[in-house]
Amino acid sequence: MPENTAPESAEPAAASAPEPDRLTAELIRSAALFTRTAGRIAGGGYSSIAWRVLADLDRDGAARAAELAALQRVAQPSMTSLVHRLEGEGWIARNPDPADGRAALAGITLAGIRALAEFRAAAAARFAATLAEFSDADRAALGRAAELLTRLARDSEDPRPPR
Amino acid sequence: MPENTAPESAEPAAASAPEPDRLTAELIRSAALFTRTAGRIAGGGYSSIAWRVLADLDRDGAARAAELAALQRVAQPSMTSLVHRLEGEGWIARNPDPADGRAALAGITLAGIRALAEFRAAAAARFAATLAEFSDADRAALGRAAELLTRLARDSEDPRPPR
DNA sequence: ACGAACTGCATAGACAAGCTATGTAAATCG
DNA sequence: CGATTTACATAGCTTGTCTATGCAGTTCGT
Repeated sequence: MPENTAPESAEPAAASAPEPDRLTAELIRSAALFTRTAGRIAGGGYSSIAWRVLADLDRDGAARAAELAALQRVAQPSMTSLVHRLEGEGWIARNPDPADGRAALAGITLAGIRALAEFRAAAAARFAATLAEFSDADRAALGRAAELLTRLARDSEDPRPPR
Repeated sequence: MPENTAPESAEPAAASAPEPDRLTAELIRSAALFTRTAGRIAGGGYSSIAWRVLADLDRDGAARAAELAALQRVAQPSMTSLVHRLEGEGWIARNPDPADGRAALAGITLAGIRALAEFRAAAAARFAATLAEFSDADRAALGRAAELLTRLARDSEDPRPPR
């Protein structure tokens, strides 16, 4: 049953953008539920933030702890402890920053790349069946939404004061 | 700078659906980051699951604890403790199910409705500025994505065995 | 060039929220 | 009417987060 009518439909009802407040509420609700579901994938007990950090390091190269903390919207000590755990797993390696003796650069290791790939495969397997039922337009909407959600998260001001 | 080209563009590059595995990875990444960001909204110390439960009760009426647990993909004891906390806040009320002496029906209270509205207003305020910069098409994509993410979460099988 | 102020990470301690395993009381079934 | 099943509660543990604070390395002003 094709439930994707052409966007040129005379009726802008459900397919058009809802009012912003309701849209925000629905986004929070659906994103949180989806995140919870995804978090229950195998993953060896690690929560999603570990995979996000590994993905960032894989995509953008080595980074410093404070930088990762800001990117992931967690406090610096939280990231410190996560970085240590990941180092303990052998998934990242920390080297002193040659340009700054205080800092350490965390980079993903081969084992980390492998672990990330396994997690992604498990996640893909988990959702593949449902995803395959969606139309191309729906999958495109999801892809676009992924970009937009990232921008919403990154662009919105963190209400907490610097101190 | 309009970054939404017509879908009929000759180049299906970024606007079309990415391959499913990569799409899944990006969805998890962006949804988790967005959820984290949203979770840091005022909210009086409650994490997003509390608001999801209140939203469900507000939308669908009273429900039993096990039902809420299944909907939110948490274990039954986790929901029991959440329900107790919410009851302590005065946001939900529990009444014995007249049809089943073991069960209790949790329903949202007026105070709960008010608290939910406040949270939603805070969330909307947090993201309103960025959301306003998006095109209508992008907002529509987000609205559609919210539905699809919910379906992805609800339809995918929980890999954990019943016991 | 040297002490003050700043910066980046680490540590300590508290707490929230999840899970598994198990218990208790009500309902249902043979 | 006893055995099983069902629905919620309790116990104990683990993880992940936070704030507050400490320490070593860097930067800057005079």
